[in-house]
Amino acid sequence: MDTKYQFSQHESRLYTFWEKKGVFRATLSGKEPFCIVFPPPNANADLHLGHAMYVFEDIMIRYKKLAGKEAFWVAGADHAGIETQYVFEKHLKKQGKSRYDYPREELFTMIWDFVMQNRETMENQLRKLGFALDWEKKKFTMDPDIVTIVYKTFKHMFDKGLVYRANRLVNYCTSCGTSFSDLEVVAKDIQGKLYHIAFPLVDGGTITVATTRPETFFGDVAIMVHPKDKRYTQYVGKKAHIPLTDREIPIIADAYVDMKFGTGAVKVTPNHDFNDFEIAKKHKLQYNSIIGFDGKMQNTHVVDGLRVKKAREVVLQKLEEKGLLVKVEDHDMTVRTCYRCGTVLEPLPKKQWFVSIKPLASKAIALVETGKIKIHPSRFKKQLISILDNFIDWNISRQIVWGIRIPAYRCVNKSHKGNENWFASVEKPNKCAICGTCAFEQDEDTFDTWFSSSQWPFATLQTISDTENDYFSAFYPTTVMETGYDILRAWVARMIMVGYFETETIPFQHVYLHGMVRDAKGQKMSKSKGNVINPLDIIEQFGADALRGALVFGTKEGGDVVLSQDKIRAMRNFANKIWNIGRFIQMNDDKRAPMQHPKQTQDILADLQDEFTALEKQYHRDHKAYRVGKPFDMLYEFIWHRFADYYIETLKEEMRVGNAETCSAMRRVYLGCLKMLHPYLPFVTEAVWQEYHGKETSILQERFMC
RNA sequence: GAGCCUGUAGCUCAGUUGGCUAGAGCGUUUCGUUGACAUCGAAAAGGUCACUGGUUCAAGUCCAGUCAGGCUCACCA
Repeated sequence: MDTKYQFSQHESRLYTFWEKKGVFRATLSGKEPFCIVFPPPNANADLHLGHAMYVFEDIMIRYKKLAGKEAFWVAGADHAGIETQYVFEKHLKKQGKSRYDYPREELFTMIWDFVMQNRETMENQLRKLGFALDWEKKKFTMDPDIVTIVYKTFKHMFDKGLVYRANRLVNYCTSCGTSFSDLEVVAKDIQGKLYHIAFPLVDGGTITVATTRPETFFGDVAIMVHPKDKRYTQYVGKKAHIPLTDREIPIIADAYVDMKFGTGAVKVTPNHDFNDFEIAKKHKLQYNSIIGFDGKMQNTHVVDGLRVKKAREVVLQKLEEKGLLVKVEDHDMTVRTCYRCGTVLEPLPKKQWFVSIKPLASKAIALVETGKIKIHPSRFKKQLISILDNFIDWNISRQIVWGIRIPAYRCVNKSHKGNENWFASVEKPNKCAICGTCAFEQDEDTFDTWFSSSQWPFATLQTISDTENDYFSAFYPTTVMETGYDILRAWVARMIMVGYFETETIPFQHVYLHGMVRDAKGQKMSKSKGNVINPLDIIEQFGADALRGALVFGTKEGGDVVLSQDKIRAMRNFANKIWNIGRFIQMNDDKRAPMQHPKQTQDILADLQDEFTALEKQYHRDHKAYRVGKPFDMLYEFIWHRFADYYIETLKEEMRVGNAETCSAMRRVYLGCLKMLHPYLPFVTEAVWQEYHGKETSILQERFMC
């Protein structure tokens, strides 16, 4: 054995060996199943530390394999709709092109090829982490059989009235060219302004309205005051002119208005403000949109064709000239921005598909509350319930090409009314399902990525199965869903709702959440701060085990992980220590001389055995309780500071002369430690194991003695 | 505004159901070691466990409050 553990000489060799040997392969053995569906990474980018955190899954999977269970870690990748299209459009931009330069099919094919390339890169990067994924059964969210399942789910929902089409205000990004659900909106605090604008009354005089968005008054349908506001009682029922135009709007009263804010008089712009939309509906007031999906003004006859920001400047200037701009004050406010590109989102009215959440959420809440689905750590249980409680109807339509096209078809036969001309179909229809004519067209939109993701646990297992091999029955409900706490809302909550809807059982028994990776100072990593650590660099420099160890050592379940170079180096040293302990035992083990040893030694060996047995017990107890990180800390402490620093140092002479009893006792404890350590540091443990047992053996073929 | 979390050694963090002189990594000081490992070993310094009060034979650990910081959600035009 080398004097040092040379990780670079072992890691890729061992991974290839594992794959060839099939130790990651799950079979229908009938043994007790343990299944984790891997959160499918986006197939559009390189590995980052967020992915490395899935090491907790690898630990569970490898532990269960060693515990003799049939452990199945389902590999997959996500098409990541908007994310991917956004990345791809940036590529196009570099070539001076845009998505509008290509017909739909061509653009789709281009992105498909792009994704397939990236996907392979990503998968190879995951291999570097040592993940024991069953690659032979890997799935992709746009595999045809997965798509069919997504279609079926949509149809079921459609048939049960759980998806509906509605004209609503949606969060629309005029830069990305698509709408989003409320979860993809990022609120940003800004220093804005509150403009006081005088609206001329038809009967003479003016009424002053306070607004943060002066440019939108072209779309107003009313001015609204509080019914009890004495300042304005006389105006209610009268009419005012929209400035710069001759359009007249009524002055109405509604208790929604806060008398203390601004001037107590509010303009109502239904097509461009969520609250106003509701109010206008209540008062049955309507007007055209004055902002288009391209982010430009329309229907104003004053600033048409201008972008919103420019339009505001022009409008303010014109108001100023007419003496209608009464006052401008600073005003702290929050704007909704696109999580993807940061553009301020426009609320715009659009016909979209929505999922009715209430019926789904109430079932999901029951599953969590009754403990059918257990949450680790438990503090996230409350959070999950409150998330489900407050879930609003889910907009699943996206106006992008890269995604699963919504299998909704509209009959163009004019005899159908309203929404009754829509039908859903899993197979591509050749005639209208409503009236039997051939005149229909498919919705242009694609699904929100999370719509397919929410079906991932059952969609993967169902499509992996065939008539002879029923992995679905064997492994569903899956055992654990492990992911970052940041996607509890976007993913976990939805998987429970949709999973239960479609399979009438829970998608997983346990939810295990891990934290976010932070830098040495506890700060979030971000490109702008320049503190991003690339996991591939670390693996290159210190080895995968060092990275894995650093992510697990000294962290508690669900807590954020502080990653520093020091910690990584310390873990590299630990791997080396393990190697060298093995080396020392190995080199003396050969001598094996039966001989008497002093009573003192026997006592020490007995102590060692006691300590080791206690450690083993605690180790398995922690794993049972989903305390996945802690056993590693204990092993570190035991192996280094007890086993090496104390026991080996004390018994060193006897080992050197090759006392058989001592040597075999040390060897036994050491190998036991390797097994327990293997889920955490798979490479170094396997490398040593092979030094002892031969290059064709794997520690994963061993079993715990418990 | 609502909810959640955190506050332990110079720094970053562990500390399961309350129980022996409070731990780790890195850093600091001293010493050692050239046949397991310098990616090493021995030893040391360093903490009123944010503060206050309470429960208890016993509290870093439970309860209440205060202060400080963080995260998430919802927000008045």
